Amino acid sequence: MDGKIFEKVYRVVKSIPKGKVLTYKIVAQVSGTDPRIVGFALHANKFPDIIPCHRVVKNNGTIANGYAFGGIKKQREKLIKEGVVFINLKTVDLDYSLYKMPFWKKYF
DNA sequence: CCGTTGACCAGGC
DNA sequence: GGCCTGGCCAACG
Repeated sequence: MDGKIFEKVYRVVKSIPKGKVLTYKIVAQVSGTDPRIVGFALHANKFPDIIPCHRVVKNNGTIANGYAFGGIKKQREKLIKEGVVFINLKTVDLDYSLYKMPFWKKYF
């Protein structure tokens, strides 16, 4: 059931529903690696269409600074359009918009 | 087999 | 709030 850790990361990120976000830390925990590796994986991601990397934010809810597909502004626009709630310009309201993973731990 | 490099995090100042 | 530090671990040369 898998070769690379990147694959796992991508699978987790793909499972984030529209209007919700996950943090690098949580993605890391679920896919069994370190937050740093998640950043690595998403950086290497050349397929923003199939992997919604804009739905991954930092642990405190702020937008990561290296979003390469249109910049932070674009990323925020996308999230807002999807229904994600912000408490200020660059911080997502995690109490409201964090994806609470239900039972998928058994899948990864 | 090293050393370096990160879209990170937590803690300290 | 900002800046620095050490820790983390996979990929790459």
